[in-house]
Amino acid sequence: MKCNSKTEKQLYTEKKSLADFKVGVDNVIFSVDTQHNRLLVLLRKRKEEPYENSWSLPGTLVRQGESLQDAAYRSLAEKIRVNNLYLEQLYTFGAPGRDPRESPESFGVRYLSVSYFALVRYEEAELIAKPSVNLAWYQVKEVPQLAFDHSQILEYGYRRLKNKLEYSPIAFDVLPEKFTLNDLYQLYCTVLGENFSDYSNFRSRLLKLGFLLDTGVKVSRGAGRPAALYSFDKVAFMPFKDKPLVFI
Amino acid sequence: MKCNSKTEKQLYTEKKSLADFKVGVDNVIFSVDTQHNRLLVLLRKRKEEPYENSWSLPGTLVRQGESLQDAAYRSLAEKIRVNNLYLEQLYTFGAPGRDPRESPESFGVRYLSVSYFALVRYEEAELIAKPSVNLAWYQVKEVPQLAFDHSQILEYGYRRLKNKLEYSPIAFDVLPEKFTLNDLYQLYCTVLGENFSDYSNFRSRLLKLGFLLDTGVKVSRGAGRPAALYSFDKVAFMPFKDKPLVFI
DNA sequence: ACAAAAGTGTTTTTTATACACCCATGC
DNA sequence: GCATGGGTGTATAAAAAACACTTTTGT
Repeated sequence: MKCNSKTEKQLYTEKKSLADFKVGVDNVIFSVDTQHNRLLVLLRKRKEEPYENSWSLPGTLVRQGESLQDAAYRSLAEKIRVNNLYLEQLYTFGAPGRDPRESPESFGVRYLSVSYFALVRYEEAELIAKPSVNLAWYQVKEVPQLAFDHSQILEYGYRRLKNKLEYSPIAFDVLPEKFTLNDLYQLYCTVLGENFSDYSNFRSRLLKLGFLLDTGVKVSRGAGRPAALYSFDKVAFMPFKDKPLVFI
Repeated sequence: MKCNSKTEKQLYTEKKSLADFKVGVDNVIFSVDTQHNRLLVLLRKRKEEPYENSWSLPGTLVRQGESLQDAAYRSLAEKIRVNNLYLEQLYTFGAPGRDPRESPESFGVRYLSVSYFALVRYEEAELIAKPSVNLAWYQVKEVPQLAFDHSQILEYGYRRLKNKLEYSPIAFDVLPEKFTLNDLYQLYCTVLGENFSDYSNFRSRLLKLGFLLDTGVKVSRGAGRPAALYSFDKVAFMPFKDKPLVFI
């Protein structure tokens, strides 16, 4: 009895001042244009208030019955057609006032952003053209000031990308089924910068790990000796899962 | 004109099915009882539905005008008095149906949990006794099945704790101002397990890094040679910030 | 033949790991 | 003096980094 009444009173006191949230997901979608050695991020020009005409991360609000990851995936799929990608949750930004729509008159409705980080294959990523949405790949180094706190989110995502690349096999989610060791190296170079490792050391380290299969097929790209095509062996990689593994 | 009407229509379509969220924070609060070599996590026994009488992670719902981190901190401060702690965001769990209060009749109100991970100093952490809340330190190895998806959150937090300890100086947030190298070693042992590193190697590796200051003071604990007290030099640590640093 | 790209090997340096041993104190 | 915990050093193995060299192709 006593306990029950206390709980209800407590509930009442708390509920009085609870915030109501709209939850959005914002995607930091990276891709690597290995042809031109460019690390790209997908941006969308806002056509509505707030921050009209500012560039922003593509995102969406979460719908009824939809999981956060589903919302992130839907938002991505609405903007680009892509088969190969890596997607993971990044961070949740929810400081009061991060969205100007949180007006004082709106009785405490808050806008919370669960950000997701994605890496997609550039060569196959096809932007879905719509007159209403203005999408563009931006070089990460050349991104302008973004709407909301999206600059901060992007920076956070960029750090995560570099870490992920060093410690997990996300590169293989975005490379073709068969790739040359140079393809792989170029990807690492573009994301991590030129001087992360010597090619020959990179090469021998990866081959020694034993989860890259030589397919026997060779491919010639212009002048020079033809390169061997490798494939990523998921089974051989299993023992490395959850272990601190360094790719660089 | 055309563009405006399209935007409004779009907004309408979206809004129809948007989810409304209550946002909670759940804290995975760890502490290390070095006396008994135990890694502990703070749990709360639920006195209300749902999951009445189950153990759960302590948490709270986010209030108006309150940031996520503030809510996490408030929830922690309501349960334990502590001066030294490390606190960071862990992950956001928001799958539909994760909270039984999301009844079909509630018109899509969702319960989202932003989890936080904390490490506090066990020796000074004083549980705030209240008849209405049942708090206890549990050994991580002996935690029972928890309410909601809290077992999953705990597991996630435990992984993060181990990683953080290996790569960042969070141990010094929770050790006393002056500590012996053995205090530090015991902390690492308790969290990471006995066989993570030889004491003498641990010792020389850390001292070589140069951010541990010998205070000159010695302390004797029972038998054996007195140990030197060290302090963590934040300034000397600066160059290592943001660099991949291995403590183990 | 020679430039260009792929691939191999070797040397040096640094870091990790495993121990053996010395030092200072309480009892 | 000897058990106990604190602290130092050394020998070996493994990994990282630097770089020289060979191999195979297109032109």
